[in-house]
Amino acid sequence: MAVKNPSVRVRFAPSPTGYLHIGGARTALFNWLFARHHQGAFILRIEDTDEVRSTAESVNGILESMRWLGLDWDEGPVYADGVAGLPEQSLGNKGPYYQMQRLKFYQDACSRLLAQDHAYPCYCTPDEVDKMRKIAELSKRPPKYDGACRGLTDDQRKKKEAEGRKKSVRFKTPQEGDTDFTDLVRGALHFENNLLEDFVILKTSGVPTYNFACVVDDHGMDISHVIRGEDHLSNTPRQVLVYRALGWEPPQFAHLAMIHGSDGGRLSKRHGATSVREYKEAGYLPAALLNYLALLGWGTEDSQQVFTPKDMIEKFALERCTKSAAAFDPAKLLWMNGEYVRKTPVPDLAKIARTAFASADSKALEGAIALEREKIKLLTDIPKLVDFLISDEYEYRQEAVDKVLRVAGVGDILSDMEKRLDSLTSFDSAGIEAAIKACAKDRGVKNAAVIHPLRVAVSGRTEGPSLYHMIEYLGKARSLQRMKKAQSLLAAGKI
RNA sequence: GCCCCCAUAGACUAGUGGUUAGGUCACGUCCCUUUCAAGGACGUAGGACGGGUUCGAAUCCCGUUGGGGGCACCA
Repeated sequence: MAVKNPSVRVRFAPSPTGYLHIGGARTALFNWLFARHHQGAFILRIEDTDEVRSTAESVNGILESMRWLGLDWDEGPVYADGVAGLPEQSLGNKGPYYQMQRLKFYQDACSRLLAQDHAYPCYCTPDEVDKMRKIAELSKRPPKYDGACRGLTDDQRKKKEAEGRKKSVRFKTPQEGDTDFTDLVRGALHFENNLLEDFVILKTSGVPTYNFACVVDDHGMDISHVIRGEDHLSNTPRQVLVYRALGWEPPQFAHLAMIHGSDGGRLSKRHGATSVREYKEAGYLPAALLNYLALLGWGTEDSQQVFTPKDMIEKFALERCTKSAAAFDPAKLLWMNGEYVRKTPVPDLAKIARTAFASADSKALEGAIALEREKIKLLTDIPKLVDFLISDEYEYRQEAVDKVLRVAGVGDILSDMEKRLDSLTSFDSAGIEAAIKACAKDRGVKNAAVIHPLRVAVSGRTEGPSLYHMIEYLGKARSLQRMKKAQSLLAAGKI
């Protein structure tokens, strides 16, 4: 999609420490919708600064899910054949788009901060810092780093270094004043600086921490709007402070309400599937998942439920995003998927179901799916829904046989129907319907007395598609064969 | 513990001072119908609580309660 509005640039910045989570997908979607709505750029940045948990497999998995969902990015890693491309092959000219490839930018910004006395080297060990926090907590003060290295003289620093202590860099958080900013979904926000500690911006490894890398990159990539989860709300004042120290204008911020599980807690494994990939495997359509996710934290004035992508892009607005957390409701997602399945052309569904019916004829598969389509909720439902139509080796459900077939007079009715169907010249649903009704009339029974046994004989079950259409689909030969088989199995006591 | 955010039915939401509080999922009844679905109609169910402001409050303000998020050399 062409980027026509260079002043709108948003990004989705996952950390590759696992699969793409439902919450992450929602964040990505809202960023994508915003970018497409304004014809701006949607950028994908990989935040792989967690040196122990980041993996290449996660990058691939996330990109795969993004691709599957149809959330295409204008700038970011290349992804082809299931593998993310090399950093230097990235799309876009503000790269690289992997943070570990951007260390120089962070180090440069850090040097500036150090030179301008907005940051200082810290030689404390993790244990020492832990201790400080505990002491502060015991004296009922906020558990902050106490600034032990804040006022070190050059001599003292040299001494620490001579001791072989490792050096990290901390941001010199102002100890007074407030940090205010406007959030596009929440309005004016206010934080007191003295509650914030001097946080680490560069680890001893030379790798930046999140709050620092994020600022350097959002600025470096000309990000205009930072749209992310509410879990980042309290990180924002820290970041705003860094922007100011560097003399940069912060972007606009929009914090999206969280997605919860049915019990109001954080969405986790015990609520069911949490990764996009699991939904793909469970038989959900990407468009349905996206549509459902869009409804979590955003709504139109008329509470529209189902959107085409174009419609959704047109109507999306940050001002219409909800401030309160939303519970993820699997039942509504399932309904949504059914909506999308019913709108999916039968040949497309047949293509999807192909693998389960490798030997079936395309026409036969499509016909079977057409008969059962409105019952499909998940794509994975298809095999068990159409199997008895494709294969003649279907099961006779005991309950159906006992209740409908093993009834006095049914044998005569079926024999009669065999003759009537056999003699039909135009074997279509209308002709079949007429034959059935004629049979019932001639025998002085209700239509249902013919229909139900016929259905069970021909399908082994009491529920299924319209009988007339089902018999038409099976054709004369197969229908008669099925009727005969049911009768002989019944006579032989095999069912 | 401290800071921040949030609060309409079981769930998602509409509504921004005057509405019979609307829509969707789920649930229930009915209709359609050869069954199961799908579809249609109807229904049960809602502004956490307490104070203000106002002729009038779901809507504005304060407090309480509840829920969530954050307080890392994780992001």
